[in-house]
Amino acid sequence: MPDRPKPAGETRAADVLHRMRADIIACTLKPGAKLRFESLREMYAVSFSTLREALSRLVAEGLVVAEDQRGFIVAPVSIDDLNDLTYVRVLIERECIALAIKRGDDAWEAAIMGAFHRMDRLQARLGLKYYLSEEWSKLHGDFHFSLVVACQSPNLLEIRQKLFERAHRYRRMSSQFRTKWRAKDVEHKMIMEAVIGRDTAKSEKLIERHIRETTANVIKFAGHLFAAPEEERRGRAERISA
Amino acid sequence: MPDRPKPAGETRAADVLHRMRADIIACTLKPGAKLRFESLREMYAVSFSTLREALSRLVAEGLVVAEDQRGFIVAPVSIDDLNDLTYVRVLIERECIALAIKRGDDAWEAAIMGAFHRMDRLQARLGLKYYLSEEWSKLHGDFHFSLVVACQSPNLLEIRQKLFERAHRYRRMSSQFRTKWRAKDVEHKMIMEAVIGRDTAKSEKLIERHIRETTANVIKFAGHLFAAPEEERRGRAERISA
DNA sequence: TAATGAAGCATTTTCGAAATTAAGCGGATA
DNA sequence: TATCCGCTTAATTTCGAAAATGCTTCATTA
Repeated sequence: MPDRPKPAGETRAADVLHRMRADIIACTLKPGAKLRFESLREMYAVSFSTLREALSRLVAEGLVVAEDQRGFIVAPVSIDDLNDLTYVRVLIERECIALAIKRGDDAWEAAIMGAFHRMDRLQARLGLKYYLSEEWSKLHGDFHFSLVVACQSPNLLEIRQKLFERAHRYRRMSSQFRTKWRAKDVEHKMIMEAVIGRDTAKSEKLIERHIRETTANVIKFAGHLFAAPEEERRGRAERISA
Repeated sequence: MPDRPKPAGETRAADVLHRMRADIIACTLKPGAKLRFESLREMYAVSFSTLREALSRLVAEGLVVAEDQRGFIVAPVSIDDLNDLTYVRVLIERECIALAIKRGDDAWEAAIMGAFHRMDRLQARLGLKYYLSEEWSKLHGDFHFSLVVACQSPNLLEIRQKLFERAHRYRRMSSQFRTKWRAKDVEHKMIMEAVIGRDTAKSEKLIERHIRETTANVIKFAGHLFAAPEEERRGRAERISA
């Protein structure tokens, strides 16, 4: 079963991996941008090999795209990609939830409530702009993970996790341009109650709506960022800033 | 959309990747075996960095497992893993087929028939032991890919491809111990006809049965190879032979 | 003028040695 | 005798230079 939090003893490549992932999600490294080794080497203060290692893993996560013998670029964003991502996420997430409800025990329910509480309290403390907080994002991820962890399918969980992180980048992009904040706490609470109440059909429906509405909001608030066609995207691939 | 055949201009790491993948699938590199850099370096005649690159990618494919700062091992096999793999494959493959039927055009149908014909002809030429042929495996993969390619979901196709390759290792393991050969050609033909006939329900049912029966056969013929518990597996992790 | 090709430059890819870390071993102590 | 600590050995991880590759520019030719 894949652990969500990374083990303590971090290798240097793993550290760079985490920082780069954060930078890609935060759009410090812009979608479509060419990743030149020389620039990255200064940015993260590591060697070529270490960078290559980190980049390889990011390719696996779908956050970086490798073109053989032509280097790496930050995975582009597009409405097509977002829609496809959403489609697959709905499929996977529904299956995870249904299975988790079937297999979860009392400890699982307790963990969900704990995760929700942690997220909810921080949200209350942060006020309106909770959405921008890195820490809240983490707890939000933990909450969603807690819902599905009891499905006990390593493969399903791994696939789900990758998709979730790719989607996270889109969420983050839209959150910066947002003026009104959706009442996510209510949605989350409803999902939690449906899941703990073992109402499979309702849980699936709610999680699907949750995902789709998030996507709709991303397109609404950040759609202008990635509506660009192929040639424009290349133009935007300016050198990254250190 | 992810291309199935690799591009021509191969980097050396990509070449090693392919050879290692083939060796893992063929069990030249045994499940659970520790992958020592020194041995691999001789085996594939490349340097540390190049190996690391290839290994990283294999980790992404789930054929190799990395333990931070403790090196790499060939992904172990087990009945639990096979069952989970089967479960997820059924989910994904059904969705792919259903979607492909909805979106596929005439050219897609033609491509399926072509792929089937190529596979079928080679099978006839090879006779009873077609199952052991590397070339037939390739065409078999192409056929199954042709069925789903029209779903037009890059994410779904990528996930499917990874799972298919992991399953391929199990199929290959069982084929070496098999005495009787399933009449796969009939099954494949039925699937093809259902798909081209745009019968979604039937196609899903057939592909599910195809996958499940293959799994059942793997357990029947090769189950003894990986029923071993944790400590035994470690014992089997002998040094790879050059 | 447009097309072709060769040379130079920028960038990636590969290499093997050096540094770092984990594992195995033996001796000392409770 | 069992346990713990430090040493030795073996393996991985990191490094930056060297080789290989792709891209661009500029001269040459039809």
